[in-house]
Amino acid sequence: MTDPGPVPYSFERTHDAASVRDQFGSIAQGEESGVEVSVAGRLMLNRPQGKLAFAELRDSSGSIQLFAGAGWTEDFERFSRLSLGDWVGAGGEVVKTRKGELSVKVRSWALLAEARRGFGDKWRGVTDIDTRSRQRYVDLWANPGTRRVFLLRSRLVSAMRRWLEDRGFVEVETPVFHPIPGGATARPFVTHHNALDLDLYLRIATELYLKRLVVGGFEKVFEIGRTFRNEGIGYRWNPEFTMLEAYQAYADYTDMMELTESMVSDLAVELCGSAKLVYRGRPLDLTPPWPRATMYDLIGEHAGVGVDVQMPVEELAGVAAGLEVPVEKGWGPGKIVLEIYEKTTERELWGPVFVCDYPQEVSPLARPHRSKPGLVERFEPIAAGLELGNAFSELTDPEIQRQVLEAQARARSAGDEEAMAVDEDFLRALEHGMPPTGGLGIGIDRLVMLLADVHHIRDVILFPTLRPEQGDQAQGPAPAQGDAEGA
RNA sequence: GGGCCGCUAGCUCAACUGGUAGAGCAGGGGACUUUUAAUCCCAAGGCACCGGGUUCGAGCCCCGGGCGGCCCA
Repeated sequence: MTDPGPVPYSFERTHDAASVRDQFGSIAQGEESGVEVSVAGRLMLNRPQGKLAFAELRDSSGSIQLFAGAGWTEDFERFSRLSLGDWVGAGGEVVKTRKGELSVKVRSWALLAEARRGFGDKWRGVTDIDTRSRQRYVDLWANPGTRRVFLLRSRLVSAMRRWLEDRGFVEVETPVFHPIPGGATARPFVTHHNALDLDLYLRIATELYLKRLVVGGFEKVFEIGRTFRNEGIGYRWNPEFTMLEAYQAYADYTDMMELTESMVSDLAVELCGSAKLVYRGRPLDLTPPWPRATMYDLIGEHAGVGVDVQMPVEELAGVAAGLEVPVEKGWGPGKIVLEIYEKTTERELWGPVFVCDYPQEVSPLARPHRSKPGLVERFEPIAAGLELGNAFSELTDPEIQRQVLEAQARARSAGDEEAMAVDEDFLRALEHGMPPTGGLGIGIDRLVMLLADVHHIRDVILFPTLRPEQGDQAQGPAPAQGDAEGA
């Protein structure tokens, strides 16, 4: 391309593509509106044709055609040489061409930015999933569906906030750096604060801080925030993800089920127009109430075996072996049952369904079930086979909580990196008195997948975690002196 | 971690049983006063992911490594 010359510092536009269509869409073929507008955006097509040129200009609202001609467009020669991807501002009268395409008949125009790299195949765009994830700025232009997904995500978070606020929930922000990782069983990321000379963990959950706030008198509280887990990457997992956690005083887990099903279905109606969705070509009806089933009944139904948390470990291990579910030494009955559930039953579920009543052993922060010994009042909502979240009647008794956490800490020092540690300040908070409380966590990324009918989590995260490209210079800052290699 | 598949021009993809690299689009030059993936003509474009090996000869076969995808534990 020839020297584009200096680019203006600003451009004043009067209309975006959508408002031009709204205002002038009804004029007749070949008609001239007599109204001048100015528009700006990226050229997605340019068809120079001798003394005329037709270009498609796209902005965040949509597309509009630019109609240029040697007789009325300044610097027409240069206009007809504009490339796909160039940013252009143009002013002129709104007309509809003889072929019926609403257009801005370009009188004056300015190149706002030159695209020095191509935008890929005009028809097929860029399909390589790795390129699309790494270079989202390309993906967003080349694949219109991408923009729709992320707009949906934005609206979802906004609508969820409004939904909760309308019901009296207060949004808060709690620390991302945790001196003691807690609130979930997961491996944390570790970092270091130099001035305090202190190792800190990126949060794996917001739970323990939000519960402190319930103790402090926030009766309905929530946080929507980034959470970090140092685990594998897959179609449902990204190392950093966004989670809603909500806590409601005086409520139990059945209240949280009602909250979950009404919130999710209301959001589906607001964002998708219906609670009856299709995911992977399969219908999914989110209309409340959602069925509720215990984990044990579901295992009986899908694995064809009767299990019970009261059964002796050896017997459960035998059942697991019969189902080819590997069991590790040291697992208690609860862990074995959970493993059987995850390996044989979870994947069979479509939902929506609330899977209820988990073993106490694998639920260190949930309150013991009011009538079923060995179990806790906990559920996971499953929809389209995706585990959307986790919720319970919260354990509020400081003595029981201390015993459970100390058992966790023993497992942790025995090498279980996912086990919890004892958080003395959290226990101190409980000792000040925590009312009965229902708690809920919902994975926002998975909810977006569900509503957008997207099947991989990296496609609902703008910049998912990826291995850096080879020769990538953006590998982070050089280590402080004396660090890294050598030594 | 295991299995399978892929990596060829800026993008999307080809090439018989191993014979020395091809198209569309984009980009460059030219024609064209109503295009809609415009059309037509011309020219250009490649360290085939990297490194070894087999062979007269490797995009293709073998080994190692890298990155990615899908499936499984």
